[in-house]
Amino acid sequence: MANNALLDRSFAACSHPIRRSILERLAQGEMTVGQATRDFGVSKPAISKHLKVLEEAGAIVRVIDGRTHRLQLQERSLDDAYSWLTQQRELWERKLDTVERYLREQREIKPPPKEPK
Amino acid sequence: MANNALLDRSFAACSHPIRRSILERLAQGEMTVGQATRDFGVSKPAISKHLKVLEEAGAIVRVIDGRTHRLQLQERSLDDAYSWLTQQRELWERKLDTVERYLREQREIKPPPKEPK
DNA sequence: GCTATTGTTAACCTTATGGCTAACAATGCG
DNA sequence: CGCATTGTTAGCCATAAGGTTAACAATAGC
Repeated sequence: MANNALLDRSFAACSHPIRRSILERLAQGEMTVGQATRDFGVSKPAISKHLKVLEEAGAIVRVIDGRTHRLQLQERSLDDAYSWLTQQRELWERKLDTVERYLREQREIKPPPKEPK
Repeated sequence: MANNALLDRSFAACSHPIRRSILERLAQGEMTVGQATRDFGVSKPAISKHLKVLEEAGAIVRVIDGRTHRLQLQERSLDDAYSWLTQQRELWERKLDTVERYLREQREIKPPPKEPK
C-alpha cells in the first residue's frame, strides 16, 4: 500500500479518452498545442489542462520553441504504470498456475472414478 | 479516439492506492469485504464504493456466499488496459527505432569528419 | 511599434470522487 | 424468535475534474 503518487497520476492520466488520444498521436511524432486543440474538439484551456495532467504524470514533455510548444512523449513514458500491470498479471498467473498444479496433483493422487457404464 | 468507456474505467480503477492494494491482495487469493474494510482503514461504505468501481471496470468479481461476499480477481482482469499500454509502448519504440535508423543511415551516407587531430 | 498568433491563467459552473454516519436488508445462530 | 454479523444504500460534505469564456503574456512579422 505504498504511497505512490506518480503511479496514481499515471493511471489517472490514461483514464481520459482525450489524453489517451494525445498519447497515441504523440507516438507517431510530435505535435503542437494548437494542433491538439484543433484535433480534439475542445477549447485551448481544456487542452492545456490535459497537457498539465500528462506532464505531471511524466508521460509527455514540451519543448518551447518561440511561441509554439512542441509536445513529445517522455522517455520511459508510463513505465511505472506498465510495470505495475505487468507485475500484477504475473502474480495472478502464478497464482492460477499454483491452483492448476494443485488440481492436477489431486487427480494423480486420487484419480476420478472410471467412466460409469 | 474510439469511445472506450471500459478502458476509461479500467485506468480509473487503477488510479487509487486503495483499489490497487485490493487488486494486489486479490492476486494472492480471495478475501471478503469485511477483511478489506479492516485491512485498508476506511469505512465499510468507502470499501463498498471502491469494490463497485473495480467491478464496473471488469477487474474483480464477487461470489455471494450466505451473508459474506468473497472477492476474486476477474479472469483477464485489466487486460484492456494492459493491451493499450503495451501497444502504446510498441508504437513509441518503433518510432524511436525509425529515428535511430534514420540517423544511422545519415551517418553512413555522409560520415562525420575524421577526428580533428 | 502595432497587430496577429500561440498558449496560459483566472474565474466560474457542473458533475464526479472519496470520505463519513446512520439506517436498512439479509443471513446465521443461540 | 431475537439478536449479532455482514454488506449495501441513502444522505451529506468537501474537494477534484473537466469544461467554458474572458483576459493576459509572449513571440512573430509587418
